[in-house]
Formats: sequence, structure tokens, C-alpha cells
Amino acid sequence: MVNIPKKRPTLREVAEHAGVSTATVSLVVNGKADGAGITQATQEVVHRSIRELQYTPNRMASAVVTGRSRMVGVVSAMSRELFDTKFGPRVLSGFARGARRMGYHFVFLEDILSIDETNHFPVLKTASEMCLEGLVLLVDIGKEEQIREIENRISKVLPNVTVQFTFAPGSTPGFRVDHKAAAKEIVEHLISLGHERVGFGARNLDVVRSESVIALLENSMAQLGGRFDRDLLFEIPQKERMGEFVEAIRRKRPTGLFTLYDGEAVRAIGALREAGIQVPEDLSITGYGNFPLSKEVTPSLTTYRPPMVEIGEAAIRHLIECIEQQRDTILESSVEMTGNLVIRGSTGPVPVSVS
Amino acid sequence: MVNIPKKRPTLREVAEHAGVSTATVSLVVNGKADGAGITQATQEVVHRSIRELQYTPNRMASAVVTGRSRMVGVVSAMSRELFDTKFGPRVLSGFARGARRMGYHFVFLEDILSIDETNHFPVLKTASEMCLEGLVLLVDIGKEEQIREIENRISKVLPNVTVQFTFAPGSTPGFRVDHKAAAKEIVEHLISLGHERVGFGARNLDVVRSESVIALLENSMAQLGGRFDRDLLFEIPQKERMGEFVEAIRRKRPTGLFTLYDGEAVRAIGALREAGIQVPEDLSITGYGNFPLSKEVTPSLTTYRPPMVEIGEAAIRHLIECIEQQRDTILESSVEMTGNLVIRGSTGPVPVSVS
DNA sequence: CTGTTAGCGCCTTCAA
DNA sequence: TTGAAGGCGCTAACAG
Repeated sequence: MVNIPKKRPTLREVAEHAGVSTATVSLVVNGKADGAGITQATQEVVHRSIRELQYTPNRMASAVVTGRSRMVGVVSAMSRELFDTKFGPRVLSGFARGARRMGYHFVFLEDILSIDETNHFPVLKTASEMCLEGLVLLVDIGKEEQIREIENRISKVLPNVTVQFTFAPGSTPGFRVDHKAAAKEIVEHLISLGHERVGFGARNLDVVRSESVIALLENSMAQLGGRFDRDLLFEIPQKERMGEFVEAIRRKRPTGLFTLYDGEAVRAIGALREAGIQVPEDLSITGYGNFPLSKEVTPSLTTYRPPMVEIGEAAIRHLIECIEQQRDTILESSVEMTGNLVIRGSTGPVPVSVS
Repeated sequence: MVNIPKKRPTLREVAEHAGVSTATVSLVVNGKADGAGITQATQEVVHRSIRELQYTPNRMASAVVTGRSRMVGVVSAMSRELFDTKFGPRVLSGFARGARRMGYHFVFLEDILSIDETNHFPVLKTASEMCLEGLVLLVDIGKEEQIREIENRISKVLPNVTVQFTFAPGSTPGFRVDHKAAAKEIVEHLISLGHERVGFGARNLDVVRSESVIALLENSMAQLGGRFDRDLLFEIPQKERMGEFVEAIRRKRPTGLFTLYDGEAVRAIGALREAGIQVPEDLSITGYGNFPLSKEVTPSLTTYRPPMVEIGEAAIRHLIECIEQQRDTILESSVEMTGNLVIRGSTGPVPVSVS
């Protein structure tokens, strides 16, 4: 581009052009004209001038005087991996939509949750410099405790909301997937296919055995007239050790397997098929996440689509609404949103021989 | 959070506290103290006051007077699908890093490339309102022409750079993957495994037959002493029609297959294996993108990792450097960056029976 | 109903 | 080397 210092028109120029005062223009621009009782005619004149001069208000200037920037910050406290490839991006889309609809903008702040030399949080400094009116925190799985302190510090200074990715109940209320509803929908699907022996698999034994996830399953099964067998817990380890997983499946003979990540489901399917156990003929498997490749694998993956865009939008809207109404952002309890099960090829009727 | 109108200190207060003038503080804050010949001692005093009062400069205010906001906009002109699940997010990480390192921030603007009622681009209005100093455009695959007009309009008003996702040469120079180097690295890998009959597959016949991609392959093969056979072009259609693909493979017998998207590679592998053609034993396949599930599939996918984070960082740095030095952002030619091949299980030695 | 006026927090000549 | 003063573009009383 060529350097064109084409100065933009100011509010005063618009006022002069329209033959009114700057106050009038200001009111019109900010939609307070009706409230202040400016004639329709005058408003028309002002609008015409605005159009003719191609005037756009300078938000920086109004931010200075009102103390309101109409900007919020989105702070990623997530591993690059999680953010890049899993839920992060869809959440961002939601933020963008929510902010736009509320007439706000957001700046994206990454990797700035560390404490600096002087025991200050860079993110707070940035927020202050940029006059951010609030903060959305993306809280990584398993990082809840680490984030705790900064959450507290931020809460003392700025309106904020958190978007949580953990499956366990959060330490603080936040915006998150309704994993309970998700589990129920998945289990419902499996049960409707005749499955009674539904197991749970995850990469990590910690996750596998975590009470919160087990509770999820026990609940869902119970609600649907089944029973979750605590023996049907499976570790889905690195590829090299998948033999153990296959063995365990052979031994315990579940007919359905529930996972919390598409990657684990895909890994399981691969190992099982190599070992001659067919999916979904011998075993139905569900994923979680609906990642792009999940529809391309063979068999295509039945998986839960978490409503990340919706969560992002809801979170930022709540934040902005609280800012506007000067309400506390604090949540009584987490806002849990439901997605939907995408039924594809990795789940099928329970095998006759076993049922 | 509780509503605490704890007023932040102003530059004037710092000046009073330090017993100097506001001008002095301003110079110190903006790092121009040495240039203006402020005593080290004075600077010390000022810094101490800044610390004690916890002063942070108000960028909105300085933006008003200098006309410099130190903010740029990132404009997504990509389908949600592409942005969410493929390259977008990684590019964003790059932007975040680049901007942070340059002391800038960026606001993310989505879906605002459409023309509004009055034939104005909302994005330009936003840029003006927010005093954005430049724009990064994310140009979707296949949208180059649609974007052209707005690119031109923007270029007349604001410094800008584009990040391009297309495989074809761009109509305007931009930041992009060095697809040529990528193709070469992939082909090199295949040739080193003994493959001579390397084909190309894509979802779309348009893509399959596109001269730019074919040129990519012909070039790579030629450079490595091979020859690309134009007969080895394959459509990798929707799952239901994959029979045709398998037939074509059977007929033409390539030993290696190059694709431009992990999803297509995975779909191909699935169909082939169902038909009894083993990967990589009978046919080696490479993907493109290195999506999260690509390492989980069986066989795990050999795929090219495009350097999206690096591209994002390079693009925004170039933009900001040009802004700072008041240089034109125009590129003589595209900046093409190389990623690397992630070698996994879907490629292997050429089958003995065929070679 | 509209205009006048006094700042918002900061930067930048210009004198001293 | 530092301080005083004016102004950036805008808003918000308040006056009329």
C-alpha cells in the first residue's frame, strides 16, 4: 500500500458540516439521540454529513473519556496442542461471533499467564494498558489448580469468565460442555442398540479411574435402566502397548466402549481390527470431539460434537452483558451446554452371539 | 468479581509523585528518555514512582494523540470449517507470538468481509474505528478472486499482508506454504523408498487435474531423476463412491500416492484396505496437514506438517515492521515457508512384486 | 431541543 | 535537562 496520510474527519468537522454542535453529533453517533430528544430532521442531517464525510468515530478517543474501550481480552492458558488442534479454535469462532453481536471486539492474548520478575501478571498489565473491560480465560484440562491463583487475582480487578475443558467438576463455575448430557446421549445410543456391557477407555489410568468420569457413566447407565460395571475400565495406551488393551478387551468382553477423545477411539479401533476384532460388528466404539478426520476413518467414527462455538459465544456474551449492566460476572453454577451425537459407522447393534 | 472502581494512576500523578514534569515521565515511559537526555538519576526516580503507584500507561489516550494504536486486525475470510479445523488456529498462534514480540496486539475479525448495504466494507469501518494500523487477511482456498476486490480496496487505505492457503500460485504475493518444497520432500521420501510410479489423488477432479499441482509433481519427480506419469491422477470421492477409486488404483497400479489433505489420505487408506490392498505394503500414501488424528489412524499417516505457526508469525511481523518503518507492505514475491515431513506408517518400501 | 464548556490521559513543541 | 501549555477526538454536564 502507498502511504496516504489522508486524515480522517473528526466529529467536530461533521458538526460543522451539518451545522450543529458536536454534542448533537455525539448523541446521534452513540444512538442516544432519541433519548435526548434530537429531532428526526436534525438526525437526518447529521447522518447525511456522516455519510458524505465518511466519518467513523474514533473509539480510542471515546475510550479515553468514557473509560470504556468496548474491548475484552481472550487469554489462552492452554497448551498449544490443545488450543491449536482441539477445542480452542472453535471456541474462538464463538467469541468472534458473540463479540461482534454485542458490538465489542476482543484481543487474543496467548501464553501470558506466567508471573513475571516483579510478581506481576503480564496479562493484567496488558489488560490495563489496553483498557480491556473484561477477560475470558481458557482453562486447560488439568491446569485448574495452576490457574487458580491468577483467576483469583484477576477477579479482584476485572470482570472475567472462564471456559473450562476439564471433565471433572470445575473448582470454580465456568462455561463448559455438559458432559453429563453427553454421556447420557452416548450411552442412550449404545443401549438402544442393545448394548449392556458398555466400558470406558482412556489414555490414562488416572482418567480411566477418575471418579468423575465413572460417575458420569454410572449415572447415565442407571438412568437408562442399565448398570455400569466398574470392571469395564480400559487403558488405551501408546500404540506400542496396545496389545495390553486388546488383551483386556478380549478378556472382559464389553460390547460397547465409550471414550473421551476421538484419537483414543481411533487408536483403539486400529488395534482391535489388527487383532481381528471388528468394529462395530464385535464392539461398538464412540469418540468425543468430532475432529475433522473422524468422518474419514474406517469405520467412520460415531462421536460427540461438543458445542464449542456455542460455548464461546455464551461465555463472551455473559461477560459483556455483565460489563454493560455492571453486574458481577460470578456464576452461581457452571453453565453447561449440550452438543450432539454424530452417529456414524463405529457403532452398531450388539453382536448376537454375546447378547 | 466485585465492582471496584479503583481508579488507576495517571501519568500526571506519577509526575507529581516523582517530583518531575509529565513530559519527563512520558519520555521515560516511551523509552525516549536517553534520546532526550534525561539524567539516569531522574529516570530512576520516575521508574520507582511508576512501580510504587503501579502505573500502567493508557494506550487509548496515547493512541488519540499519536494516532498509533499498536493494534492490527486479523481478518478471516475463510470458511468456518477451514478456519476451525485446519490451518487457521495454528496461524493464529503465530500471530499472537509475532504480535507479542513486536509489542503489538491484534483483534480478531471474523466474517466481516461481506459488503454492506452502502457498499462499504465493515472491516474497513472497524479498522478505522479501532484505529487499527494494519490488517492481516486470511485468504481461503479458492476464494482468491472473491477477495481480490477487497484486497485492492484495503491496500489503498491500510498496510496489509495476506496469508494464503491455496496450492496454486497466488494472484498477489502473500505468505504461504512452500508447496514446491513440500512436494519435493514428499516425493524424495517416496523415491528413496524405491517408488517410481507415484500418483496424485484429491477429492476433486478439478484439483486433481489442476496444472499447478501437476506441475508441482512433475517438477519434483524430474528434479529427483524420476518422471511423473500424467495417467496417475486419481479422484478420491465421497465414501460411497470410493469403489471407483479403488478400481482406478487396481488398474493403474501406482506404488505411491500423494495427497494434499490428511482426510483424503485416510479415506483412501480405508477403502483400499477394505478391498484388500494393504498400505503401505502394496501402496504408500502421504497426507498433508498433520492433523491431530493422523498419528492415531492405522497405519499412522506419513504427512507433511505445514509451518502454519511460522507463517503466521512471519506475516504479522512483516506487517508490523512495515508499519513501524513506514514502509510499503507490498511483497515482491510470495514468502514461502517450509514445514517438514512427518514420516510414519503409511509409507514403506516399494513392493517387490511390482518394482 | 440544542449549544457551550470543561475536561479524559496523554504527547509534544517551545521556553527556560 | 526540565516544565508549562496546548491540543488530540470525544463525551457529559449544564445552560438556555
